[in-house]
Amino acid sequence: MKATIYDVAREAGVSIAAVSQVINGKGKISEERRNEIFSVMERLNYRPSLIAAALTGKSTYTLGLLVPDISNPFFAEIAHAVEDQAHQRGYSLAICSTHNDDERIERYLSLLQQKSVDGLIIGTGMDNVELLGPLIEKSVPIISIARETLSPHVLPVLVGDFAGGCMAAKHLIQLGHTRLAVIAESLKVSSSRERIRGFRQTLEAEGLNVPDAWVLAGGSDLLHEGKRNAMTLLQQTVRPTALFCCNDLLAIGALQAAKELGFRVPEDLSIVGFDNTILASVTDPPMTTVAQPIAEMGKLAVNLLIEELTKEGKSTIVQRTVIEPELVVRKSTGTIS
Amino acid sequence: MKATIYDVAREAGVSIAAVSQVINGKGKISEERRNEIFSVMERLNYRPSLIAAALTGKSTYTLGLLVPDISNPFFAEIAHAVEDQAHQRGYSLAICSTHNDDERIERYLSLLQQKSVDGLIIGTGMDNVELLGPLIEKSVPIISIARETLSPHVLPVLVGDFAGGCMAAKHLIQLGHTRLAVIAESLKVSSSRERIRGFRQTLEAEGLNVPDAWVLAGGSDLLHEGKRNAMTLLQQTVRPTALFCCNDLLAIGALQAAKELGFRVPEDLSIVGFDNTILASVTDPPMTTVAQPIAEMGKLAVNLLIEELTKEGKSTIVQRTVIEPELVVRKSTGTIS
DNA sequence: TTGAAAGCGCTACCAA
DNA sequence: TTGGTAGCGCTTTCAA
Repeated sequence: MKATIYDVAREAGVSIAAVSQVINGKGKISEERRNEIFSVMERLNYRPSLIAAALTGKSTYTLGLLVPDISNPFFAEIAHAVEDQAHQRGYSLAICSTHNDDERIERYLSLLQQKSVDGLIIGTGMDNVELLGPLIEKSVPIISIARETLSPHVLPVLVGDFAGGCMAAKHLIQLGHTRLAVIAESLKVSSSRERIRGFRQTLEAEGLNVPDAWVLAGGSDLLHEGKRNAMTLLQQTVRPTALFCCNDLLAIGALQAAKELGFRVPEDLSIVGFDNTILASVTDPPMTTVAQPIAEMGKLAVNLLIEELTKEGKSTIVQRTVIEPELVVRKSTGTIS
Repeated sequence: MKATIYDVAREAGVSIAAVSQVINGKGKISEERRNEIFSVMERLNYRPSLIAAALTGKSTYTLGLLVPDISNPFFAEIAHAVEDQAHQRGYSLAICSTHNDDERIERYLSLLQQKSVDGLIIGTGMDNVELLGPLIEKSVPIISIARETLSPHVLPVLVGDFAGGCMAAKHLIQLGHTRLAVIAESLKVSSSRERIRGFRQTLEAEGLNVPDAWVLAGGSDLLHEGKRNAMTLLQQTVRPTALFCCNDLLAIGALQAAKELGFRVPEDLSIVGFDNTILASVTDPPMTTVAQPIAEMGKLAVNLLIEELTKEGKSTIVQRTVIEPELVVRKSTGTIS
């Protein structure tokens, strides 16, 4: 059977309180006793139960992470970054794929609540912000990552979506493109909207513009959707010479469409993605894309969260953290030929 | 503050025992009381604490999943499959990226133990099987996924690696290749060895063989390593016309090398990968690869695990579960020109 | 410096 | 059917 604090105390001939103090490095225990107790713990292979500790009010050292789909490379990389930093700080992670399904979100939220996670990082869209209510009431700190904040109680850690859109536009303008189109995931996603806004605004400053008919969005199977939308765009008699896709998966779909229709990339068509996941480096040609600093974002989100949950009651100033993206130029963009 | 079972009992004018029974659907409670209690729980927004429940000996409904690196698409897909099924069955998942680092593995194992996870799924390599000792002693059921079993107490759920190697070989033979080479991750990984064994054995049955010098392995940055090793192979005066790579990442690296050296794929060189992650469908040309049935494996692993942990003491017959892989032929393989 | 004891929220057994 | 109550393993005063 699993050894308990009682076993250790008995073996060492002390009270459980003494053992507890030793475990937590608190109180005053003589060097002698302390070593004695340590060696008994060792001998019994004793591991304090975090469950029992949590019950007495201590934290659970567990963080929850909600993402739409962990098998999507972007979120896998987010999860990786978050887990890394959490581990670093002594926390472990419960990862939940929501499939963007409100029911599932609700179940997970309830579950995480029942497990008394210390904090929550949300990287999934949520149509129904109300779902966070119970958590917020219990003052579980929440951070949203790569998403606009969901409620005033949720601090966001974001990439500069607007700036990213600008970068993409600037790059394409420099290459001489004048007929540009946009493929987005869903206009319900704030980050998509911001990217597009940045893109368009930069173009307009140069006297260019993207006709509304050339902003295509929607779909859930991103790869497929990107391909389909690119097909539509490229089969028009007057077609764009450059595509700005709001994420890598869409960009890859567009790339496939271009090839299928016989367009060369980048000679006939330039494509810019967003995210800079591993996928972007693997396509042919490798994809020019706006890089999200995923590792930093994950790290920051965790640090902010832990800071929040360790500070005593003092409500923090709500602050937005925005990290600037970076354009990674590879081979999917070029001058018009 | 969070409502407890006491609050509910008080509000409803019953004992906590009654409430507990209602929560767990046990005992005999009159329809009337039951509804009364339910409505109070609703009103108070009461969520039973899983922590307290776990402390009294019930299970935690948490499973641990150990993988080398969640940002690797293969493991991300495994995690996704496992999580999906776990969620289905009412369990949640603590995901741990081990980086194949024994120290980290040990920390995680100890942590999961302290959190009293109900079961463990291991998808990471472990040099030091001893680390599992404490878990096994506490009879925490363990399943290894996509890995050879680590100990007699660990049931494996595997893909038919040997068969997968055979398939790759057969396919390449049919295309007329006679000079074949292999790029592997690490020969320490049993699945790599099996894949190679299947590959070689099938070739030998046809009177062909792979010289030892053409079996290259090692490295941790898989993409880079695949490229490097392919470079070596392709720059020899007598070079292979076909490459069998033990996973998709390596295959992609090889593909990049081929292109860099000016070889056309598949006209000058055929490449077969393994895993069939999303990466394989995104390269150009799309990669022919041996598909691991990741979704099934994940599902099976979870089901087996839950079966194991819900059965009362009766030790199960140790069994190996092997799921057959499938060759997905895309465009990276062709007849020699 | 040490130990006794009161919980933490819930389950389960035993009486009523 | 119901309720009283003894733990589960640990933390944390409060006395000694």
